[in-house]
Order: sequence, then structure tokens, then C-alpha cells
Amino acid sequence: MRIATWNVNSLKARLPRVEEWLAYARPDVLCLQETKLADSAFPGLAFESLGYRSAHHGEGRWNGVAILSRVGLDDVVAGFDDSREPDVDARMLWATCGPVRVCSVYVPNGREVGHDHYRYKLDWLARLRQHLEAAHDPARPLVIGGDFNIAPADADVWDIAAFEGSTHVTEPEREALRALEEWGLEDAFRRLHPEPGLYSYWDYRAGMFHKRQGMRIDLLLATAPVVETVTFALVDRQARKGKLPSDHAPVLIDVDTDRL
DNA sequence: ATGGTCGCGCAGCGA
Repeated sequence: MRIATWNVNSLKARLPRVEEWLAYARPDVLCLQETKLADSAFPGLAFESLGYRSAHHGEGRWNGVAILSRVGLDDVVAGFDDSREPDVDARMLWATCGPVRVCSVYVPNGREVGHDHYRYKLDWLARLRQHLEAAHDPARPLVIGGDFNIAPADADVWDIAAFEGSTHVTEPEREALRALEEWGLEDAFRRLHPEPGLYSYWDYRAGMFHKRQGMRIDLLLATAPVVETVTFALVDRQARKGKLPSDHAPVLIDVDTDRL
């Protein structure tokens, strides 16, 4: 079972690239972020024609997350599944796809250290941690895929010195990510690829992609039963090339579900 | 080259 995550930076602008990618990568499950669509504008029929069921949670203009699946799509929940006040933004979507509970997340960017949005980011991650503790079991198959807007370690950015004082690499952000890992999630891509220089996001500006100056902020966090059966992991840099690319590349893992 | 790019939506913000 191939599970992927991709921040598409507008699904309206990216639909041809997403369709092309589905055709050649053939993921079983794809988590999308930054669709920037209202639910009424989500192109579900286009995905249906390619063999995918889909669910979307969006508000239009900003944010927006989706899950596509060709192995079933059940028990869909939009937003935090914790009976508390709804999130102000459309950043989270849950669905059960075959044997795996899947969550697509677009973690707040944070904007600047000390900004209200930075506090919102940390609160958002803490709320996810609380929800996992209250309602999930790390012994069961769960994958949270998305744009976490956090580089887990210094090796996940092209030059840590360039990020002095910036969001995405601060200790509170990394601590919030570690809290998810301490509950029972693991960075599945990193487990198979410990080498540095592997990124999932490159700024559009200044030829950052061609200079290989990126950040690895798109993660597939998986519980132990999933992570122990991962046979392959990849950042598809091809999808960052060519005509009208997203500024993020898709990240995928292959899971041997027979061993789940 | 002292700025570089997108997307949204039509100015300027967010990333």
C-alpha cells in the first residue's frame, strides 16, 4: 500500500500535475494540503474517474486539505476529532483507508517567532498530541501525513545558519514534533533515508530548487506497526520540475499491509 | 543582478 503526502499550493492551479502524478506514481492513498478550494469547488469527479474516492475540507482561498484513496475511504472527520471548538482554519482531515487510519494535516506556518500565528502553531500541535493521547492507540496502524512546517533536525535544511531566528527550526516547534513522536509516531521517510540533503520544499525564488537549497518539512508520521513494514520511501523531485510545479514535492512510503 | 516567485484576485498578503 503506497501512502503519499503532497502540498500542492492550489489544487485548481495544480490539477493537471496531480492527475499526471497519480497516473505514474499510483499511490493508494494521497494526502493533499493547501488545496485553496471551497468544498463546492473540489474536483472529486476528476479523481473518481482515475479510480479514487476522495474527501475534502476547505474554506477557499487559503488552507484546505484532502484525502484520496483507492483502498476505501470511511469514517471521514474534518478538523480536530476532539469535540472541542472547531479550528479557525481548514487544516486537518481524517479517514480510514483500508487497514490504516489516515490524517492529512497542514500545520500552521507560524510566520515569525513570537507572532500570534507562531503561538497558534504550537497550540495546534499540542492539541493534536492531546487528541492522540485521548482517542488513539499507538499499537494500531495510523499515518499522519502532511506539511508540518517544521524541519525536524538541522540536517533537514540546506543551511542551518540561514535559518537563525526563523520559524520551522526553533526548539519549541521541534519539541512539539518530538511530543508526537514520544506518543508513538515515527518519521517513516527518515527511517529509510538517514542521509542529509533530502528535501521536500524549495522556495520558488532565486533558483532555490536548482541550487538544492530546500527544507524537509513534509512528513509521513506513522505508528510502529506501519513503520516496521515500510519497504520503500521517496521524495519525488521529478514532480517539483517542469511546467507549473508546486513548491513542494510529494513524499511517499510503501507499506507491506500483509504484515500489519 | 542588492532582487529574485507563485497563487489569489485585482492590492497586497501569505508562503
